[in-house]
Amino acid sequence: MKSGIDPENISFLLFDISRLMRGEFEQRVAEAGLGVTPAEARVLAHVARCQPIRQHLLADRLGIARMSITTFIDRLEGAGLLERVADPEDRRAKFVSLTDDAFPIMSKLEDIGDAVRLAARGAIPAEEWELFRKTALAVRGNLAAVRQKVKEMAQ
Amino acid sequence: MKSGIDPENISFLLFDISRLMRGEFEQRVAEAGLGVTPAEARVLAHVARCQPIRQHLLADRLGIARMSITTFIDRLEGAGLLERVADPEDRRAKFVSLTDDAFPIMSKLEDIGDAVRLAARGAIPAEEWELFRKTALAVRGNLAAVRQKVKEMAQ
DNA sequence: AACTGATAGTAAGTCTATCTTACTTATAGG
DNA sequence: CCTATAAGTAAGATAGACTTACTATCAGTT
Repeated sequence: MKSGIDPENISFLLFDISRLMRGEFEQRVAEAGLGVTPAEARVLAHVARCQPIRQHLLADRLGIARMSITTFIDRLEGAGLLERVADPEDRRAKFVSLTDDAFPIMSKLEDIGDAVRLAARGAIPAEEWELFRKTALAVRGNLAAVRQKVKEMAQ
Repeated sequence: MKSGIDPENISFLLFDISRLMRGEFEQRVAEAGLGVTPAEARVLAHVARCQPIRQHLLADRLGIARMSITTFIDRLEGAGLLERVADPEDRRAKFVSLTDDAFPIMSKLEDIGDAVRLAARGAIPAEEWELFRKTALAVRGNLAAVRQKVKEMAQ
């Protein structure tokens, strides 16, 4: 009986939560007729914060590979929510920013995101919820640091 | 400026953590030469708990669709870690259980999982960590309940 | 016994979110 | 001016799901 990986350990739990949240979000987005996935919304949210921003900096911020950001931007540009503008000072580089069409959609996405988080929170008291978020932030920091270390070793 | 989806909100945070944990796990598993993904490990962990178990009950337990469990079991059976046994009392049904070969691999997977969780935890104190897990459990319960409600409505 | 409806599992095909490897073009520093 | 590095992309792969439609079987009702 000692081969017991705990099927309710924190890794699986967080994996489940992420999947369930994503499912909820996607379903509501589909019902509302907006064609944006959670990961795309995440990209939009970061662009909204830092625009205009170069693609590779955006990728770093999101913690994904450059090629992955290219794909996201392709889709979002195709949907008319983002635009690429050449950087006049470096002809290799491009700036990414939101189009005017993005704003109303983002506002609806925000509402949906709020609703999903409300459902996730349920009856959890404010204090515990805030601590949950704070711990999650620390955990992400820990994992990002580990990955960074491995990357540096590789060089 | 009011189109601000918070790019550090709890949804995105949990999404990031899940992705980073998965990446860490996969890399270590690859280095160790075991060919098992985190989601497959999750299936194995549940089978270890409830074996022998019918496929659709396993799917319910994992919170995934029946077709998805079929695919996982196909792969794990192909790798020699699981086996399907016909249920003599219901010729439609099959029981799933671990093979003997699965146990040594699961023990290595357990070690890797522990190491990843240790990295994720970093210097977070035991009390806070335990509360984090407890809250995560409640959150998953909330989200599962919402989904269950929607499913019942659909009938 | 025969009909009808539900259930267990699967085949086929689709989708998102990633990755890696290899390439093009451009810049920047000796 | 050469070389190393950087920004972005093309191509292809992978995991982890989903849906819809099908087959085989079971169980309850005429």
